[in-house]
Amino acid sequence: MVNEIYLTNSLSRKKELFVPLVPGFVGMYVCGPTVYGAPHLGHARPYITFDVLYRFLNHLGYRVRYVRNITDVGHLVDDADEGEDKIAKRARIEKLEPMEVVELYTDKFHEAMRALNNTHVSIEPRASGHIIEQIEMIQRIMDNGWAYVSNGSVYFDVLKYSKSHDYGKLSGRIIEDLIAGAGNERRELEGQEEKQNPADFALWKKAAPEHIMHWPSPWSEGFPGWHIECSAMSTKYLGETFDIHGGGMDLLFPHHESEIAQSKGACGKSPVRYWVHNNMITINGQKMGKSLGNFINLEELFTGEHKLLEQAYSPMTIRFFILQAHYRSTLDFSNDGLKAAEKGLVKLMNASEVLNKLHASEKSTSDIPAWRKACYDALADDLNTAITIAHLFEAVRIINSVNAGTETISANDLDVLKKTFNDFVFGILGLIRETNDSGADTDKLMKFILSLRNDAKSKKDFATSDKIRDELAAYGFKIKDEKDGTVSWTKD
RNA sequence: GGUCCUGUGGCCGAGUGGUUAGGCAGAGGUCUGCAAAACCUUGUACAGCGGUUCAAAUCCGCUCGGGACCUCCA
Repeated sequence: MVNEIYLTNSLSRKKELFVPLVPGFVGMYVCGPTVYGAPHLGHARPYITFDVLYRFLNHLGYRVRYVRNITDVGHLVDDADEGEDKIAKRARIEKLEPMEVVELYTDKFHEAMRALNNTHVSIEPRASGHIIEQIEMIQRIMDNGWAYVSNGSVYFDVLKYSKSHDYGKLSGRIIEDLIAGAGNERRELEGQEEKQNPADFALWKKAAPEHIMHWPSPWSEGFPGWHIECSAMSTKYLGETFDIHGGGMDLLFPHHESEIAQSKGACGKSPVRYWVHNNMITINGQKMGKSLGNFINLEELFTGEHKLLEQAYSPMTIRFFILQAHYRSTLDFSNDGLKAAEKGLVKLMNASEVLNKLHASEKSTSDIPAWRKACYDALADDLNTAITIAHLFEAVRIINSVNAGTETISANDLDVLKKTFNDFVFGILGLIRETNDSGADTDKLMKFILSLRNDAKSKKDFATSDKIRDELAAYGFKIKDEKDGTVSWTKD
């Protein structure tokens, strides 16, 4: 059992040995989706990445509390609708209640997560269900003198805070630049005139009259600022300091930087020990973005209905595709890449079936214990799923070779191989066999048809046997003559 | 404009001072009635230029290309 995991900590930008705050327990918070739109390809990456981290930590014996929020309040929409709540905007377009929209897309998000086999979350708190906690945290920040009220809104005083704290450390930002409003490109944001300083950020926003989602607070009828929900909910469920906070790299600034400031402002201590960030998925080299309009929904990916898609890709193909790259690298979407992943996954799954019928010999021709260690080492080294998968394909080669009789494996090694291979493929990487669930009737029919084909073959009537095989292939049933004389089949 | 990341063979994608990444595709072979699958062999790589070093794809500098953040975003 490997106990030493290294993770790249965005705070230090280095790989660090992971040591949990409390031995044996891990608290992990991952920024969840804003549920005002359909889940897309970009959502797949962080939740698959941190699902694998969660599974691996669990596998190593840690008890992990994994918190992933649902953002269903606040947040500004694009510049055409400055100051308007995103959810409110969608609600008006679709003539739905805001919380109806939230329910709809929360369900869609859950469906997508299930399809991708991101199944385990300990707590999934909603921002709208934690308004009180957020107000309390804002009050603590104010009591400590790090925030001020302006026209019913509350802002975090970044300038004052930065004089005694390292604001900008996580994201590599320099406070002077932020204050100077560096970048002539900076867009005029709504509410800027209420701030004492352009670098300040909102903790509470007073709602405009047309704003649909709002709550009472000591300062105004309004809604929480853009970052406070994560601070309030992570503190509530994981404590003032916890082990791992994950999310996409695009959240580094200002979201996570602000979270740190808020938590320190409220509790006086750093909230997170290991900040872990996954890189973006790009399409034709460019980041997918809601405002860029180039994003692909997961549903579209699964059905193939999108102009960029040449075919449908199954959820496991997406998962495998994402895991073939390291989480800290950008991953460029392409049909060729997805198709290659699809075939590789089939090869891996086929081998897992062959593995179950392997026979042991006196001794092994491959070093199985060394292979096992390599698998653990790869994942423990900053969750390098790409290398882990490369090792799994080495196992595929061994499995197929033993099956073909060109290699042998001892009974003991076979046990280790089975256990480790299954642990990694299914348990840790979280892949599942996507069966086509043909049903018992199909099984019977196939058995009958294949017996006819066998009769034809034994009479050397290859015209008939080939016709059967070709016809079945046209329906998506692939026939395979095994070495031992049996015939197996798969459905596309 | 500021900060940071990145450029690997036909495609995707690891590695980061000396040792095979891996997958997909291509070529040849074994097996097969023919296939499929599997196995074996196999080619074109580290953007360009310069520097450090016994040794660089890997470190440093410059040039060129791509991208991210600075605004909601996974």
